[in-house]
Amino acid sequence: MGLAKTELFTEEQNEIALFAKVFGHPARVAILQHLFKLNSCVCGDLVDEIGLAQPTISQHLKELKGMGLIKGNVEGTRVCYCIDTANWMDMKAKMIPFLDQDLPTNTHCC
Amino acid sequence: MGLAKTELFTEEQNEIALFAKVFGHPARVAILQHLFKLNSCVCGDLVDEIGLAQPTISQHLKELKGMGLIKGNVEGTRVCYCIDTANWMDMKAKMIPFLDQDLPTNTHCC
DNA sequence: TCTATTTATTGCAATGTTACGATGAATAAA
DNA sequence: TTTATTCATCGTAACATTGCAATAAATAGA
Repeated sequence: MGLAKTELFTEEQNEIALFAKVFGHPARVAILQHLFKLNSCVCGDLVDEIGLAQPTISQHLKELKGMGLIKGNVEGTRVCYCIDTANWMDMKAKMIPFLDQDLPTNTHCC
Repeated sequence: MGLAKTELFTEEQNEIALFAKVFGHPARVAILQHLFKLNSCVCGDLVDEIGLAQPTISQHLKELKGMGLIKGNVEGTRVCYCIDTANWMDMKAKMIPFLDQDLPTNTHCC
């Protein structure tokens, strides 16, 4: 099949999965970390920074943008990308509670 | 290609991506939430709880187990699964700092 | 206008993922 | 021992993802 049966799950579960999916590739993690580190925008330096071809980076940026985690600003022939802080905070508000649930004190097994 | 060029990225980036990937399907999110809610183990009730076929659930459980997030215990013909609390804490220690980075106050663009 | 630069898009090959039916393996109960 | 129950594995179809070469689109500068 290759595609998830989203209708079986809650809105919350699907949303968590979608965010997690976009973090599920090291290039996208690296892009985000770079954008955080620079504290401001970057452009196609990402292609040099990370060792992937330009179309590949462009595609990863598109997915990050599609989830609203970054935004781009055209500056001449270059495009400047940065973290979308408001959306990042919304994402955190959904992801962190999932990861940070109270751990069960297992009763009988395990 | 279909597979990530992991050699381009840091250990940390690859690890974050691997954890995120396993959270990147709503069925696995649902399984984990269920295991958290019950505060103890579950078995194949997951098949009834979630609407997927038994082999599909079994496969998702295998992936969660492969990342160490859950562990299983055979009890007769049944298998009891639960959160692996120690490994879950290790996962949190890697994922939360990534999600919870200080947000840049964007300077010139965006 | 023409050229160079930068980024996005298209098309495609290789591989991964998801889902399930069929089947196997293991144990419990009759 | 036979049968039923439960879960894992295998095989496979449908689809998604990753990566890049080729190319298009947009703008800046000559």
